[in-house]
Amino acid sequence: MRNSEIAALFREMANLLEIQGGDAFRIRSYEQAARTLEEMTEQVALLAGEGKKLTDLPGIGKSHAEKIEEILKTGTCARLEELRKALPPGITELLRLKGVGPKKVKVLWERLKISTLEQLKAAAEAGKIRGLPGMGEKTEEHILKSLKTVAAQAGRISIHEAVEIVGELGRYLDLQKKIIKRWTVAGSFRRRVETVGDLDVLIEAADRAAATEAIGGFAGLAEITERGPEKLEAALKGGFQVDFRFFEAENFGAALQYFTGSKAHGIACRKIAQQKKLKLNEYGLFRGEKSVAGRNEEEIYEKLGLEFVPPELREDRGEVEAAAAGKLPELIELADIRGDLHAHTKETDGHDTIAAMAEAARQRGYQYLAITDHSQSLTVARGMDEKRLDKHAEAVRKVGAGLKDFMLLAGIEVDILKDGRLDLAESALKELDWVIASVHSYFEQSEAAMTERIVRAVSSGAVHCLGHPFGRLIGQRDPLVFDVDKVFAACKKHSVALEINSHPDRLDLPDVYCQRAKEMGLKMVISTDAHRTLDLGLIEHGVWVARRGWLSKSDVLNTATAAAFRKAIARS
DNA sequence: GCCGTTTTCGGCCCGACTGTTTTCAGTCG
Repeated sequence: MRNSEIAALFREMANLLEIQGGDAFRIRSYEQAARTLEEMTEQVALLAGEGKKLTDLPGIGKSHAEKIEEILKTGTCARLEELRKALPPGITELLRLKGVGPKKVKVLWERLKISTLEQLKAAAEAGKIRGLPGMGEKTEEHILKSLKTVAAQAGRISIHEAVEIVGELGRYLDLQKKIIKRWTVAGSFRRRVETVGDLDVLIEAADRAAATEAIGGFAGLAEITERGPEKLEAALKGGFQVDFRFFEAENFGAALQYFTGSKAHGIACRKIAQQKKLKLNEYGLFRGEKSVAGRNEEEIYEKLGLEFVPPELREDRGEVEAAAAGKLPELIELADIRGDLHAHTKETDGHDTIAAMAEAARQRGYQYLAITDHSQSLTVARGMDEKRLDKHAEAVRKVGAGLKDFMLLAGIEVDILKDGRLDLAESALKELDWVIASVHSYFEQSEAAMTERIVRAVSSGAVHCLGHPFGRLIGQRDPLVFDVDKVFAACKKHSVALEINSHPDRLDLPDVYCQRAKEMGLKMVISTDAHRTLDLGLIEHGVWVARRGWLSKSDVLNTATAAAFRKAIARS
């Protein structure tokens, strides 16, 4: 059983326990265990199989370790079944509704035997919710409204969509300069998490009433759902939620630190504050009543005895300890990227010509670009056979020869076939400057078969880079299942780099695996998989993933100058 | 239920808003 599946069971236990009114700290321990399972890069089944101590994992003690073992053996555990017996399956669905928490779910179940969203809708429409303890007409209205939002919205949006929303909102807020002195987006958006559930916008304004008015004038806004002197909750057209919070200049840094999160990072920081007899909240860092920091984030971290932690690292994955020891990595930046190593043209499924792609890369200030069209078995993309490849490579070299101070690499994205062979003759591939190997078919193979398949491909001697290693499409297709250690070790042995594919639907390698690969001494490349000139701009998404994965400039091959890069990939 | 440079017991982050109350519980971030 996979970590994510076990984690889901722990979350279910946490939710059921919460509805039953269990101890809050115990509930949190189940959630913490789920989080650990979701974020770890090793499969816990493997660790258990090797007899490793699961209690060494953060948030996993004796009791949770036993539950995990039990789940691995039987698919469930006694505690979960016991909880499920007391409450109907699926009742935790109700917790998805805004304004409906464990206490209300409990009342709904005990009084009206409501356990599904459908039943709740019927009861609310029939006016049966009002009159329940702690609930009135407003609660009923809110439930009906929230049911609509849940139905209409899948929930989280991609960071790419979020960037567009922030752009639009930001242009509007900038026009309100006289009223809104400063605004900035905190939350998961600022941490550049791959998907974003809502936006947290911090506002500095002398006249909050006027600022509220101004925000209400934003054309993209559907309605303001909550308004107080400190905060404003709004829904955009399309249902996406944006929270606005007001702060003064002397608190702004503390607010930014607090609302950037993550929750776990914030808790870790507040614990450190406690140890130093300080109190950290969204208004500042306090000794007793006296504020010792708050105007900017830098001074807060400094007073906590920590290096400044870049937002992308704030996930409580070791960054607080590293910051305390002064050992945070110097993260890669967008400006470090000197070339793109994955681009398609009209020859297969791209939209632009070789020359257009090269020119666009040059315009970005790059020193090089690899043209990497598809191979024959990807028929939907009109993939090339050896003959076409030969001609195409020649065309690429010809365009490249006409470019001054720019290196155009003739490459390919070759399919890794079902059995791990490459889709084109190795002799043909070895003529090329840059070879990416990718899985585009048979995603459902067993772990053993998939591992062997990829290991065989990267061991061929013809491959420079493993393209979008996990093959996932966020929210659409699950990642491939293979033995990460074995595949990474094979890549290391054969000097094959791992691609961080910057496409917002992929973001693959995922951040936690960047960290793992780095620890194993592997090199990464950040590429866009561009299918048109405009796509080259997606590179920033890959850089964000790399930053979230603790990568420095030196971990990423395409930060090298053209000359150094060519040397690095030269075939022996 | 977890965890330990004040601890193997007694802690466990902190504040705002809403609705239903008549002083606060529930929910959220």
